[in-house]
Amino acid sequence: MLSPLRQTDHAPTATGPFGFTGPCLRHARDEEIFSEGDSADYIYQVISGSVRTCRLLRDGRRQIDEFHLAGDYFGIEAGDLHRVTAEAMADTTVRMVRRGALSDLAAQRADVARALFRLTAEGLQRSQDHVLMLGRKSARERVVGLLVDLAERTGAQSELDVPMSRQDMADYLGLTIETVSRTLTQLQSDGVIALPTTRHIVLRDRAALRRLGD
Amino acid sequence: MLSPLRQTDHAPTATGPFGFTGPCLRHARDEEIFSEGDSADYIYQVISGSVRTCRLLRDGRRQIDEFHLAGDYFGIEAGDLHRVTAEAMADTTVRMVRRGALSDLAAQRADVARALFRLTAEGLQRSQDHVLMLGRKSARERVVGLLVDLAERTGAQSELDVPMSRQDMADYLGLTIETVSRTLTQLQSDGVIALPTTRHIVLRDRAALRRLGD
DNA sequence: CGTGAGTTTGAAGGGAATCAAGACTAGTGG
DNA sequence: CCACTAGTCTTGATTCCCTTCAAACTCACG
Repeated sequence: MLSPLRQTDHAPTATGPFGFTGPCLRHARDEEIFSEGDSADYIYQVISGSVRTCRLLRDGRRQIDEFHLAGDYFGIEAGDLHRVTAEAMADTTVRMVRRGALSDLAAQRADVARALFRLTAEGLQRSQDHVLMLGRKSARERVVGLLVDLAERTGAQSELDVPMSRQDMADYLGLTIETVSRTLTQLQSDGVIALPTTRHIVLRDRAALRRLGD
Repeated sequence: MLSPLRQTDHAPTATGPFGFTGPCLRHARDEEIFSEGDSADYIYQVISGSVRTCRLLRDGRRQIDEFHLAGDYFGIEAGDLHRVTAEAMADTTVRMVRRGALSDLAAQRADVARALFRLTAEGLQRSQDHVLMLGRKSARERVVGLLVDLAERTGAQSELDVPMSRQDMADYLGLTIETVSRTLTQLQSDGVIALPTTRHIVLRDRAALRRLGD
């Protein structure tokens, strides 16, 4: 499940997948890249590191919309403003592409317009998978789903380095941090994963995991 | 919340908002328009009636992805196959636009490419709102959110005709039919809505509803 | 006026949340 | 290099919101 929002058919090049380069910017861990309500002047590509996009309710409840890994694009909007906040989950480099320039280029080159559509539609697919997960899956299915998704997207075989905290996992999965922790511990005692350190997870039985993720 | 996936700036015309017409097809209540896994050869616009798009897990759990009302587009995909099933919720007329033709037109006309992008990005926005709702909101907040969204999209003042069954509401909201029913009854005894018939809901206090939907 | 699908209501149970410690772990500075 | 410390994570006990199971009700339709 959860196919990645990435341009997998084009390795990031000097000129970038849209045919021109944008400036690259470094962000320290937990630094904000843009905020909900900011003017959406750029779209972004993760060059290295990883990014979370999230939304906050007035009372502090947080929902992480998506984790963006190296290669992924984020910050694409229909309107003029960003509707989510983007923060670096580790020291991260992002390429910034000016939206106006991209829009102009898309107006001239059909392949660019097509790539932009594809990127957006893939984001929609991932969001739909997320909806299914949050609406109809158990805590265990959600946690397993996230692990399998991360493994697929990073190309990990069985050694998985997770870029996010337990709190981030919880806020992505619509659970609490305690439930995420308990579920991981349970998966470990079931023998399908091992947890040598908090940010490193060994997938010991991928077939079983695929079954549990439903 | 939940801005509609519609072309609000173009009233549906004889030629359609993409500048050309497609054939219109009628579907009876509960009839399938396309199914998960079908080849995505068309995109669709609801002319009259309403449509649900949903996904099914192997064990029968169902998640409704979106309700599509008159004017809305649905069936837009990044890949070659439909990833959801679309069914008419009432007797419904849909316009079918051949995907290949649309893709060709988008390659020639930047305004069409732009409209297609916008439609997709708006669908993504709505899906993100849905994620927030399912991940972090209570049953009451979800039900109120749906009612307010439907009222906004249909332009209803206080008299709201809901096109879907309680089961559909439950499967959209990630709840059970019993919880939806109880929540509506509770909202009625709180005086913020009235339920003269099952498919007709009176919004008696929109300010209170906006607060409760949070 | 029966008949049945859809809906509402009730009672009981369960999965995840909440509340509360305790155990790591990763920095920090001596 | 190694305590010290703050933040993160895990574990435990309890609570609660929603689900499940069950039955009654409503209303459209023959």
